Order: sequence, then C-alpha cells, then structure tokens
Amino acid sequence: MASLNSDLIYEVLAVVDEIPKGKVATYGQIARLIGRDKNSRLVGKVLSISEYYGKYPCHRVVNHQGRLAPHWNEQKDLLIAEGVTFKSNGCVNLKLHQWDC
DNA sequence: AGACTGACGATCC
DNA sequence: GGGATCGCCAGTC
Repeated sequence: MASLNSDLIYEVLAVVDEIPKGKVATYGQIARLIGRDKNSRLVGKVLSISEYYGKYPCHRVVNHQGRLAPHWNEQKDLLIAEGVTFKSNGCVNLKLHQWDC
C-alpha cells in the first residue's frame, strides 16, 4: 500500500479533478497549485496510486515535455478519445491543450 | 540515519 | 526543437 501523506494525495487529486475535459496539465503545474512546485515528482507518484484512492482523470496529466506516463499504455488513447491531439513523435500538443489556470 | 530512486523541471548543448 | 545532464524534495529500502 502506498503510504504517502494523505494531505498531499488529497490536494493533488483535487487539482487533477479540476482539469477540464480535452485539456492536459503538467506535473509541475499541479505541484505549483498545491504549493509544492519542487515536488513535481511526488505528484506523479501520487497519481500512480490515485486509482487506489478513487477514479480521477490522471490521464490528463503529462510532463512538461508533453510526454505521457512511461509505465502506462492507455493514456494516449484516452486523451485522443477526449479530442486531445498528438504530435508525430507521440507527444501531446501542450500548445493547444495545456490547461490554462 | 544514510543512500537510492523517481508518472519531473529547468538549463545546457 | 530535441536530447542529455543536473538539481529538487519526499518516499522507500
């Protein structure tokens, strides 16, 4: 079981749940919103266990490169289903779909 | 307590 | 613009 701080998990998932459909946010963006801009890696770790805590649109979270989770294969398909476009190299068009907060 | 790891970010080349 | 390297903070061993 993932033993991370409940507060951190709650904050991250709360922000992730606020991401509008068809938009994507970076880990750093979320980390900054919860007051932990340097802890972007923790955000990813929280998302890795998010499914254990509940249903959240964690597929709308990508890194600042527009790259998807390295240990996930459905994420790209889920985003495409929401209308998010990808570049030839498989990266998300952050320029078009990055969540403007 | 100490060292290694990581769903990242920024900078450098 | 893309790839490689260093740096951050917390978590896990």
